[in-house]
Amino acid sequence: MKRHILLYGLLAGVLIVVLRLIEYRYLIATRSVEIYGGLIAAVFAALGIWLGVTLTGRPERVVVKEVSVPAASTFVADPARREALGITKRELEILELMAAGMSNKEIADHIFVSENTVKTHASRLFEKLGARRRMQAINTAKGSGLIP
Amino acid sequence: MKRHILLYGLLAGVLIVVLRLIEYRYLIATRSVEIYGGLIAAVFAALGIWLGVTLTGRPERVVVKEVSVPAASTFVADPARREALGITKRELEILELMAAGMSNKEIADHIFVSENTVKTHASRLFEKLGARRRMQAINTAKGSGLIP
DNA sequence: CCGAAAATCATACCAAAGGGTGACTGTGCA
DNA sequence: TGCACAGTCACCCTTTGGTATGATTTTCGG
Repeated sequence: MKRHILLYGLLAGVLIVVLRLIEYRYLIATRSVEIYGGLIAAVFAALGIWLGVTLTGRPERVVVKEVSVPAASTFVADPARREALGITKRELEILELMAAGMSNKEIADHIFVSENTVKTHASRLFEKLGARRRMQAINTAKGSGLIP
Repeated sequence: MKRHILLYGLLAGVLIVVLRLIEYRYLIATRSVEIYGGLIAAVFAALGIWLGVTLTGRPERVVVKEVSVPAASTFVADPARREALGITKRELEILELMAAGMSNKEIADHIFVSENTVKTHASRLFEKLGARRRMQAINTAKGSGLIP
């Protein structure tokens, strides 16, 4: 961007010089040397800049730096994916605890509800995920990016 | 590198012009306009090039391209890790099928053994992995790099 | 404020998982 | 040859998981 600004500025300068040359054409006879010199200076400065920019301008070097980006650490739960499957926040919570290897009873104690409630959530979860077992539910949930 | 060669070449040209100017100093009186013009041209061309090079010369841009290096695809089952835990090949086989979300019955049908056999393997597996449930076994196995 | 969705809980039932024990058969190694 | 070990299988029992149904309360948007 900087380059463009510079070039446009210089073009404007050249234009002004040209305009002044035309406007004060009658001065050529009396002050031809100054005008001639200025014109040459402007033209060659522009030429020099053009040369400097085009001939020495290096192509952008793209250094591909392979960075191992662990998918787990960059994981962010996005509600869109969750709601696309019609899974509620609470159900997702239970899903995560199930994925952590907790039993229904442990989950129940962890979130302060009864085991029956956990079972109900789990059942709905399996239905929505098309799974018939814990493991399948967790696998498909991972495949859908629902959990890390 | 190209830029340096160009600069040196132009400097040499300017030097030649200056030398010629000094050498043929006596011509100033008669051909002052041409010499003056040439000098201005050379100086401003050099100035332009310098401007073009220094002001618009882009620094080398390092583009960090984050390439997701999937650790899962590069996973290779190494027997050392397996034997360190005293887990047999057959047990690992069952572990993998369990991780795929298969039930004991499905695993049994898959490897052509009875469900009881699968249960026995599973029990030994849980004991060796210090797990009390399928999920825990799979989680610890993943943590140990036993399975992807 | 009202109704739908979500969350909660219970009860009953059946399937699956897991623990424990014992037994039989290859395979390989001392 | 005999022993250790992996693999196989069976039986029994308990725990956990999953389904079905019904009900109550909470929450939230129109």
